[in-house]
Order: sequence, then C-alpha cells, then structure tokens
Amino acid sequence: MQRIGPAEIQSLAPAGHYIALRIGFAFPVEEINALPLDWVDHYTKNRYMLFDPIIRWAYSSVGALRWSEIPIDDPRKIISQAQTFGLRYGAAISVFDGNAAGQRSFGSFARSDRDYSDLEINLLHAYVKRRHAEMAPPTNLTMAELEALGMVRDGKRLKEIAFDLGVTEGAVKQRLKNAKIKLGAKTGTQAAALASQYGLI
Amino acid sequence: MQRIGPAEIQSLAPAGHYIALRIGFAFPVEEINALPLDWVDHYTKNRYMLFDPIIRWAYSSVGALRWSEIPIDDPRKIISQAQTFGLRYGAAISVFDGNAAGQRSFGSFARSDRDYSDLEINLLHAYVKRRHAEMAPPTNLTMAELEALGMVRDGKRLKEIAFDLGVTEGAVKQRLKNAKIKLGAKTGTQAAALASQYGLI
DNA sequence: CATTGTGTTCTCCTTTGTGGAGAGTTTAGA
DNA sequence: TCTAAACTCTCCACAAAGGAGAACACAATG
Repeated sequence: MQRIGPAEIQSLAPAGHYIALRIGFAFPVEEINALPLDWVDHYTKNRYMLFDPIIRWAYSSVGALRWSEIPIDDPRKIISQAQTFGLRYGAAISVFDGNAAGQRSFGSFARSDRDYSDLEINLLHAYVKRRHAEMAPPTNLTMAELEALGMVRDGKRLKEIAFDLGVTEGAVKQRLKNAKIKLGAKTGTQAAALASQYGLI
Repeated sequence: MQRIGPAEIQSLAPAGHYIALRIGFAFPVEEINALPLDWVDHYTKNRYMLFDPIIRWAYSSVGALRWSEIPIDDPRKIISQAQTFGLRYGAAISVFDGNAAGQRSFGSFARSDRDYSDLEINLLHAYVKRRHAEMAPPTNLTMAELEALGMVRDGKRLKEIAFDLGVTEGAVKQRLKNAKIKLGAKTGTQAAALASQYGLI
C-alpha cells in the first residue's frame, strides 16, 4: 500500500474533506475541515451534527464505506442537501483502537464527478488509520506525573504542589520534567495543555 | 423565585441528575454527573449519546419540559431503559444565550416516585440558567491578549513571543497579566488552560 | 478641550521555573 | 539472581515569569 499525504487527499477528495482525530468523550484532539465554507455554514447553523447519518455511522462503527451505502436513515436529508454543495459522492472512514481512552477518529471525503473505487477507499482508510496512530497520546506518564501536571494546570505553584503532596519541591520539579519529556513539550504550560487535550488529566 | 443550590437539587432529583455547562462545539466546560453508576455504565457502553432523545432535544431546543413530553422518537428505547434504573420521571432543561461562542447548557433530572410539577420545573430551569450564567467565559479579552495566550499554550517563551509579534517582552508580560486578571487565573499556565477550555484560543 | 479608558513600553526587583548531573529505589526481564 | 530500565528524589546555577509603578500615545466620550 502506498503512503499518501495531504496532496493525495486533495486529489482524492476534490470536493472537500473533514477529518476528526482522536475523539474522546466528544471532541477531537485535532480537526481538519476542508469542506466548502458555504456547506459548513449551512451545516453549523442547522446543528446537523447530531442528525448526520455519516457522523452517527462513524461513532457507532469501524471501517470504511461509501456514503451511498450508509445504513442509517437521514430524516433531515443531509446527504442529499450536501449534494447541492458539490459533495456528490463520498466515503466515510472510522477508526477505533479500543484503547483505554476509547478514542476514535473519522474522516469524510467527497468528490463531485464519480463514486469512489475500492482502491481509493483503501487508500483513504490507510491514511486515516495512520494519522490516528500518529496522534496517539503517550501512555507512559506515571500517576505522580499526571497528578503534578493537573495541579499546575489548575494554577498551583510548585511550592504549593509540593506541600499538598507532601514531597519536596525538587521532586515535583522532576515529575514535571519527566512529564514534559514524555509529552514532547517545551514548557510546563504546554505540557499541561497537551495532557488536558489528550484527556490525560 | 427562590434561589436553590445543590442540596435542593438533590431533593428535587433523588434518582439522579446530569448537568453539562457551556457546551461549545461538542464538549462541556463543566460536567456534573450524579446519575446512577450502573446506568452511566450501560449508557456509555452502548454509546447512547447520539441517540438519546433528551440530548437531541436539548441540543436543538431551549426551555424546559418533562421527559414524557419530548417530541423526538426513541428508536433505542433509551427512556424506557432508563426507567429500569430508577430514572422513571424526569425533566430536561436546555439553556442557550446565543452568544458568540454559541454555548449551550443542559440538565436532566430524575425521580422515581412521581412526575415533576410546573413549579419544580421552573426551579430547575432557574438553577440551570443561573449556573450557565455563572460559567460565562469572559468576553473582554483583546485579540492581543488571546494571541499571546495561545502562543504560551503552544510552548513559546515570552522572549520568543515578543520577537514573533514584534513587541517588547514587557508588552507581552502586560498582555498576559491582563489575560490572567480577566480569566481569574493565578498563573499563566492556568490562564492558558482556561482560555483553551472556554474555546477562546 | 479636557477626561477617561485602553493599550504599549519601560525599569527595578522578587519569585518561580528550567535544565543538568547524579544517586537511591522499584520493577521487569533475561 | 543479576541487570537494565523506569521511577523517584536531591542539589545547584541560571533563565524566565511575575508584580508594581509610571510614563506615553491614542481613541472615544462628554
């Protein structure tokens, strides 16, 4: 299987695409929205998210299929409305690795000219799977590290954290240092933001 | 209208309640989950969120009503399943203030013995409205302040931020100081985390 | 025109956080 | 069991962030 990137995605989905990576409880860690602006506007204004059969399929299934094959009814006629915005044929990809955080990623890709071939669907599937894997949060942070990080996020100073935890300030510093390395963060602030986004704290 | 607090909520919803405050794109700023643990477990395992008629009503409406009056069909029989967990009668409240961020809050309250009276519904409605208002994010942060805050979150140092923005380090400090005051944060880290949670950056 | 408020810049000083080097203690595997 | 890796803690030097006060520019307001 060849390795594809954003440029290939662009040519595989000339009418637009949407990718949500690492959806935890409800929100993605990263979102790529390359859908037509007028469609996004219409979709948002009408709060279609909860009624979109593609989203509902993606949340409850794993795999890849064409929009035309989605086995969920569409009371608001969202798919046929999308067609009037150029999103005529599409493919949906849903990836889920059953990890502790239960994170899921999905992508929706569209073109106007013809339906997707099996090969193309496989390419898109591989792409979303790869992006999903790349965004995997580190799982090797210790409880001590996450605990300190959470307290930093909540505005506590190292001295205060040390007192609350009953350890020295140096120990807290080391825990945060480790956390920063594991998260690939440059500062404590970034480490806290990342851990928060990953749902670790 | 009397002002009610958590204790009154407890007695108004002896079978459990759930409140999600300030849902932006999809996730709440604060979540209070006082529903029976076995029901939460069952609900989560079956990914009922997208099919729950109460959630779907709350996302698409504003106001208050009894579960029995919800005008959305329930293909997965979630409401009748809830009854077997003691959530027999319930009220749903949805609050939306049409602000820039488009944030919405909702609550779901349950009891086993009898349905809710109009007075009780009004009390619950007032409570959710008040909590919603209390959680309103500050809207008075300037673009300069948010810009600096976003860069801090992304792991940049003040010196680096100052260089990138073409201002002095002192100016950056001042912007962050203002941001901290407006957000009620003790440290820059907390300010960044809060702004991120509020969807400001 | 004066006033008020906001944003920018500066200085001086204190407190806090960061980075490096190292050592004792568990834990997991060969 | 021995070893390596991971975890925890300590100490120090230095860089960065935080806090207070004051001056200046500018726009909106009265």
